[in-house]
Amino acid sequence: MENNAELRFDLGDKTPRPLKRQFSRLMGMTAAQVSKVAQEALNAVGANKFHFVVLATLHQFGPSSQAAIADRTGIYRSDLVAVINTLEEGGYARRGPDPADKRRNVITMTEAGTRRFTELDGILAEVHEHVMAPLGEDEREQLFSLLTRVNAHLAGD
Amino acid sequence: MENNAELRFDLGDKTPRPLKRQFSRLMGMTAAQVSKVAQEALNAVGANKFHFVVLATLHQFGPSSQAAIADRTGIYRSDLVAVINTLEEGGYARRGPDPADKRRNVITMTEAGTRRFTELDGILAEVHEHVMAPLGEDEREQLFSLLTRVNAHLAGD
DNA sequence: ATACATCGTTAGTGGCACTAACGCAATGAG
DNA sequence: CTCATTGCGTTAGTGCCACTAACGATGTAT
Repeated sequence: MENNAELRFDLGDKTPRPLKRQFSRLMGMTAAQVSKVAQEALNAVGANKFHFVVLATLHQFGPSSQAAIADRTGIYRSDLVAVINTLEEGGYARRGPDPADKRRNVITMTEAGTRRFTELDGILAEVHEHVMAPLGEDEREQLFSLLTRVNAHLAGD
Repeated sequence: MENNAELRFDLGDKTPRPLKRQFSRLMGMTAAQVSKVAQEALNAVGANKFHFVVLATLHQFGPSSQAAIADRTGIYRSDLVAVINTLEEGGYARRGPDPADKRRNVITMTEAGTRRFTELDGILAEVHEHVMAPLGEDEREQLFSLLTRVNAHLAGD
């Protein structure tokens, strides 16, 4: 995995002090690092995060409409078209009409898709290990919990 | 400040469980929320984060070349041109030649720039208060510290 | 029959991270 | 003194991604 040195938040004396206390800057830079690590790992096997997200949704909810997948994942319906196209081309999902409602497609995960999901899940577990390596188990849970509360708050709780 | 509900990480039963344990997804969504809150607050006074970053650099280091500012802030030299253009147009900075080296410009903060920096710093302090509202003081320090350690690790420490 | 909403798709827009290349200038080696 | 290399700032892009608008087909309610 490549080095994310250019996204280092604190460059010692080189970084102006007002920037060092900017949580938004810290969040932005660290999220960009984490995103790059995950993206590179997934790209290495010809996947991206949207593939994982859609496969995870099908894995849990079974065959679903595109609108339902978009609703559960936050992926825009317009963007989801291409994601499903590439999953279909890879043999991981099938797109078919919904007999009950001609407006809808039903997206079904294939067995290859199930295996792909497991593969990507494993890759992301490794990414997680790498990203979280400097933290102990309690600290990992703490970080996750604190971020989750901030997220919920900003979402309007 | 607008509601960031569409970036809610955990939608209860609606969110597939594998996504709920993805730290990279949590980081990405929360960073996007925080970024939007900060951006909207800054945009409301005709600024953006790059203005703040450059003014913070000039505030601490005094008159500097564009290359030095780029080096200290991580802003690409090609992108810095427009940031300095708008600071100059706003009367917050002055761009002039360096007598010692004609290759270089020297960017100098004006008094209006100093006031602007103080204004933006105050706005970002309010943003910080809003973002961190659900956490106690210890938790805020903890979150900051944990993220800083992850960032340093991914930067190659 | 009609108005409205849903679904999926296409066709964009704008911002941003990022790179390449250019002209001018400075520096160091030979 | 000449020349190659590097530095500086700018222009001109590229590609990705978050996001929106609009369309045609379809379903529903009145």
